[in-house]
Amino acid sequence: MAYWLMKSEPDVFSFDDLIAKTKNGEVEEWHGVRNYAARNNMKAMAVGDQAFFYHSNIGKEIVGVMTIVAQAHPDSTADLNAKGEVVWECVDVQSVKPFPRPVTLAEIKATPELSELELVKLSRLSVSKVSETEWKLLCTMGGL
DNA sequence: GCCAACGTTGGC
DNA sequence: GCCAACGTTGGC
Repeated sequence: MAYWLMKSEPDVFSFDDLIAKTKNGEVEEWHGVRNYAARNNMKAMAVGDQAFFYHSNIGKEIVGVMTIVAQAHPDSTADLNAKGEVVWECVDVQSVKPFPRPVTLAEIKATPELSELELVKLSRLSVSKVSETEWKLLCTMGGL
């Protein structure tokens, strides 16, 4: 199993929105990614992988955990390229549980063990990898 | 294939 | 609102 971190602006789509949408078994398409590195990360995801939900711009904190429930598939909100090929893909996710205590970017930056976290090093990447060590530490910091 | 110009993201 | 970092585009 692999671990990931996915960003969303909470005024567009928040973790609470995800909980409301998926609590009854519905899935949420993580559509809208238009960056090759982020897309490649999604294509590398497997069903059962876990991902943090990070609120960018507003809050700037990890607010909860979600799970990948469908492998990458064509993004229905994206146009095809000039050759009619699918370029942009997305995975489907469901919420798992919120952090009892959100972990802020400031806290992450103040933690030496998290200095290599892709969220910090590649700040513009909207879908990034998290190592198992980083995952466990962040869950502890979040009160899980 | 290089690189300058421009656009976008996201933290501050 | 500003700006750094980075991606994309287009001229050569």
